[in-house]
Amino acid sequence: MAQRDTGTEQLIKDTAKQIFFSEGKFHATTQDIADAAGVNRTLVNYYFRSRDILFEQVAEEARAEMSAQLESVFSAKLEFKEKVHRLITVFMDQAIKFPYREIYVVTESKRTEKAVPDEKKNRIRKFLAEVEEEMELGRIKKMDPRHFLMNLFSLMAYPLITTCINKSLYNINDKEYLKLMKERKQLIFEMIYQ
Amino acid sequence: MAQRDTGTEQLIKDTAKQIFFSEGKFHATTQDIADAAGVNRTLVNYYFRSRDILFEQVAEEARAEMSAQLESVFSAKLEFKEKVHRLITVFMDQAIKFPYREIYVVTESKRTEKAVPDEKKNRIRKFLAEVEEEMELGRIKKMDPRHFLMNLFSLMAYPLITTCINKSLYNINDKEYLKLMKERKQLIFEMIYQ
DNA sequence: TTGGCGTTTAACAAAAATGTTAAACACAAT
DNA sequence: ATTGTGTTTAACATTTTTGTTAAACGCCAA
Repeated sequence: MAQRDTGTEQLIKDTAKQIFFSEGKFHATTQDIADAAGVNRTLVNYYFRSRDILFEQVAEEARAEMSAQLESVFSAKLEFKEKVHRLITVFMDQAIKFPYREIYVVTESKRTEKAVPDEKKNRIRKFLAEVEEEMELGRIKKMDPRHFLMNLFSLMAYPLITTCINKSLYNINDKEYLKLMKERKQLIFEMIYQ
Repeated sequence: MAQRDTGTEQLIKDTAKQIFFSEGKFHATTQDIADAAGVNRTLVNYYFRSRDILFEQVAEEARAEMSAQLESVFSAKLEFKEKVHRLITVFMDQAIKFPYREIYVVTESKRTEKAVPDEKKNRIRKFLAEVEEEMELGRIKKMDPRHFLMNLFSLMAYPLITTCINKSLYNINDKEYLKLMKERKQLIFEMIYQ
């Protein structure tokens, strides 16, 4: 079979991701996405049958990407401290690229009533145990380890969601904001690890 | 004139706020809002002329509410430490009620190209100066005061945006999650103020 | 009670977004 | 060159969402 694969299917998905995850335009229509991709809107239906299927597929791939990214860090054979360091690097780099990805997944999961699979729960549970161990060893401040995780992800994710407000509020341009966000990697690590 | 005022206009706005800010259903249509409010959809047009005007008005009021709330704390005649404490109380209580309010404002401001007014910028600048002073006095860790603010708001806001994920991830119900969020008030204060 | 006025409703119209179809296109293999 | 197959396009159809209008309703005051 001559699977020609002009890359259009991937282009549409990538464009949708760009619009949703990077630009945060959650109201985008299939026409908006097709225009941004420079293709005929009908191709959305040709490749994905329906708008909802495209959107859900985009959400599903986002879940998989985020999951793989965390898995790669959590399962690494590293000291806990080093794991946290790598987590911050990996997560922040992604968050800089796709600040709205998690929000998209949250709101999309809400619509489709998607629950977190046991596999991910177990992975987190394992990491929480590691956090607790580190607390026992007196290396990080004692607290409910769930708070520890929430703190960590909050510090990484939120400033990128609110980029446009902050840029306006502090009168800084994209380049300066990017610098600020890169600074945060070290700052968050110190804050968590003191 | 007999201004009858049946409260319907307010009801529609409150319902829209509930749906957008509390439930995070950003895709809601005017029909969805009318249904939730238990009124005829035409009333949306009667009172607000168009969907866009309602949505923008809701966003504008959200901006005003958030602004007033911060203003009340920032302008209070209090020690810096006490200000931070009150800020956390006030902001967290609001964030528990309306976790998605800021996100709504961010995405809506993006569509309407709304910039932060000078008044708010100045207010923040003043508070940043107070932060710096407190750092000089050695009461909080020295850092770019903008990071200090971003840290503070991140820790307060993000866990509430991701409520549905966290509840599923940690297998906890609404009541337990609320308890966890209330715990955060103290925890964040300690984290910021060490 | 009745006329006026703000409110509500239903029926209709218009616009926007999505989905379908058949034909045109383009490339590779025969 | 021709055939087959995957891709793209345009025209059309359908559905969804939004906006408009006129009539009905209900309360209050004259």
